[in-house]
Amino acid sequence: MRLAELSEVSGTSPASIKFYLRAGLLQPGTPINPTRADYTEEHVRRLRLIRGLRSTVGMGLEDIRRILDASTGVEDSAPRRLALLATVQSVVLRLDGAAAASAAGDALVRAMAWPDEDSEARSAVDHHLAVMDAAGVGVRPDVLEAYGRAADTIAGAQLAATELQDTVEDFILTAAVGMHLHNQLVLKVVALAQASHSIRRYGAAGPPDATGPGRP
Amino acid sequence: MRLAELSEVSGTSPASIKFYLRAGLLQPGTPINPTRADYTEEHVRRLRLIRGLRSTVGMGLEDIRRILDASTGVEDSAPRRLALLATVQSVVLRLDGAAAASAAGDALVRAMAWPDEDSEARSAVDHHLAVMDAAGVGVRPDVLEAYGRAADTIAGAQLAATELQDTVEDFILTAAVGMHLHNQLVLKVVALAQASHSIRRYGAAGPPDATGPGRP
DNA sequence: GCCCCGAGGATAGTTGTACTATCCGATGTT
DNA sequence: AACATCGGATAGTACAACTATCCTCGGGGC
Repeated sequence: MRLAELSEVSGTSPASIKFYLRAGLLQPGTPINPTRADYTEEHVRRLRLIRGLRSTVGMGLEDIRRILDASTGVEDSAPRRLALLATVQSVVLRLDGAAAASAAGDALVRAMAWPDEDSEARSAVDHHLAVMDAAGVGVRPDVLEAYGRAADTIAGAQLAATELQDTVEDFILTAAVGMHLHNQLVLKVVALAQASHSIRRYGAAGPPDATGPGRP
Repeated sequence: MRLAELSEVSGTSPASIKFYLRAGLLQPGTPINPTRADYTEEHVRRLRLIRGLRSTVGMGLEDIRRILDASTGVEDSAPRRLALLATVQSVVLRLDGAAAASAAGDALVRAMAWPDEDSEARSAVDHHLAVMDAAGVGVRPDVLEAYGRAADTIAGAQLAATELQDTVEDFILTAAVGMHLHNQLVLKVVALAQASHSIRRYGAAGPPDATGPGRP
């Protein structure tokens, strides 16, 4: 298919597609002749993934490239997808440094009966708990355990959902969108809890209409 | 104090301070004469709040302005702080539209024995649950309840922590940073749970070293 | 009284990200 | 053969958050 067609089926402007090509997010189509190139279904899936990660998850192009790079040029097997999931996580979480295992993290892993391995995610949790502690935002064990329980269920559901995807692209998108949406959900549930606690303590708070939200 | 002093105590460049002044995030200092202006402790606190929301929470200047606007020119009372908390939430959560109450949200509120009021946070949760459902990311009641339990504890701790703050600026920063850090924590716990589930199903996954993270 | 250094305000420039518009030569179509 | 079109390259735009430069004026040392 030509670039124009690719543009139509994906709802992306030809200019944007060219931009992604220049950025190396999309492989160039196989050139038929100096003025015509052929794009495949793979390009369509790729492009859909890029747009999904951009608009739904709000990911930057550099992050998208890292994920795309990790998913390119390899056969699509179960172990490969696991590695991919780890990459997606490390990009979403901006993992880079490691941290010493913490007692709290240890307690969490034991309480949830998770196989205690030395994953990046594990050290990310440990590191973050240390950061929160340093910021004076303590995390009580029961809170951590509640998160753990929720996360445990989500992880099962997410893995099941991702297993249903038959293309790598859908696999990645499902994983990333799932993480993103759950993240947003927690924010909102916490906000609701705070609002409810506030009411208990002080009675109903008037909406902040004076200078609050609601402007364009 | 002069602008240069304000710059020093806050660790912000004079140019940036001038920029914030132009943007209306900081009130102008009281002009002593056409070439000298006086800044107060209030300016210091404001500036610290701005920098904290920018660097720690990663908030945009427009969002910061909304919060600042809501906290300006009013006496600092308990009910006022509640309204402020609601504003901070609505900015952090990008609340704007409302949604019909959902059965799942109802169940959550009842399970947690939260005073079921018609807050923005409540409709945000309901709306988001609808969005997740539409995206094919179901949220099981037990997951929602686990989030609820964690959120309940956090809300108590956060409210207690914010009550300790004696300036409005610290109040806001504590609230915003708390929400932000908890949000990050959940992401990481979910990632850890996913990693653990993956291991259970497929055995240890090799780290995605091939094209994975670790680059600058 | 005079000079000059620094303060503060205004204006314009920079960086980074994500596109978007224009130009151009080749080429398939009529 | 005329001509619209395709795809690649280059340059421009929009927005955010700063940053650098200029300009003028006033207070303090001499």
